[in-house]
Amino acid sequence: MVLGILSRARLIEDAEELFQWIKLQDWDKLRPYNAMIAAYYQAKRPKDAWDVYYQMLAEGIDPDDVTYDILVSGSGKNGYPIDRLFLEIKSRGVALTLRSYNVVICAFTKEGSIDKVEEVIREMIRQELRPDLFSFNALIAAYAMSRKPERGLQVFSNMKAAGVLPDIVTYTTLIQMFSRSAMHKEAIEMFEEMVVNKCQPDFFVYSLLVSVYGKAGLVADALLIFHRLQLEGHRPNIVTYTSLISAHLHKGLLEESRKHFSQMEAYGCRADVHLLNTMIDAYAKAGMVNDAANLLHRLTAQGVCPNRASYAIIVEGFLHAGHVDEALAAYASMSEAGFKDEKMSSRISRRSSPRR
DNA sequence: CTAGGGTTAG
Repeated sequence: MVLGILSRARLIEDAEELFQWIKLQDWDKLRPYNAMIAAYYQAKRPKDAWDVYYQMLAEGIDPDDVTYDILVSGSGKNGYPIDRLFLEIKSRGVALTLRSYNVVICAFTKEGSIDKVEEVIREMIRQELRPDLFSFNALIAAYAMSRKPERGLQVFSNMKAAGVLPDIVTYTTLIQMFSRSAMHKEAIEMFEEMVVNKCQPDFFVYSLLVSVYGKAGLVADALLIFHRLQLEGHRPNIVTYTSLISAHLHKGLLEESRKHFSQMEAYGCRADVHLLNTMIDAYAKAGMVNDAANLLHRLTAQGVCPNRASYAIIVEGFLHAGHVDEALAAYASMSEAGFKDEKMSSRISRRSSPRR
């Protein structure tokens, strides 16, 4: 238990030290090993997690279903495929619990393998395990991810028919599903259905709604939700501000978006690369490539780490405006930052030395 | 000790 507390508090070194001490004790080591594997995943150190797992096998400690749940969910969260792991678990003859199946479903959802998600659900039903709220929510998330809102909606009615009550996560996932497929009207209607069903919106839902109204072009409503979120005692964070600023940018309200950006900074909320890209993309599309480049410089100086897209937007923006020299300069900073792109480079040079 | 939801662009 203490290992878990230390790892959640991001005190991985203390957790390691405690684990070394526990290993010297004459105790049952299964739970400490499980906790240490989980701790390394929490610390985003999947290799160390696997080392502990192999150590555990070498010590003759039998992993249980929880061990494998931790390995599966940790692998999924760290972007590793879980196919082989899932097969290995089954070949080891570990009895899979409902939770184990749900962990596997979530991991497959994260990697976007909708076919595998469906297959695992069929398999769990064959094992006479009834899909529960978690299973249904994960399945809806899988359809949301693969942009199949009709299928997601079908699952929603199946779950209600199966007597599983939707919760706030179900509604959040459905609203996000519609939003991703640009079905703004349906997203808003789902929010209304959620309220009618006495599901009190929380910070996540409000944050999502700011984005939904923004994408629907309803900036006033986005702002209204933003204020409601604050009125109900939540603190807007970088995600909320990104949605709000993006809502204004979509409508060409550049001055307003700048105002919210300064307000955000005054509020002590630091910009990140998502917001940077959102803003420079809007500036570039409005033909304000210089403003975009200035913002990139300013935020980089503040410690925001631009990615490939940040530079690519600027280079493309200058190219589009016919400013080849600026495009060249921007490409130079892009490769300096370690993002080389041969195709882009040759496209710029073709423009700078036109064929006779 | 283990499972779910929010942001940009494309």
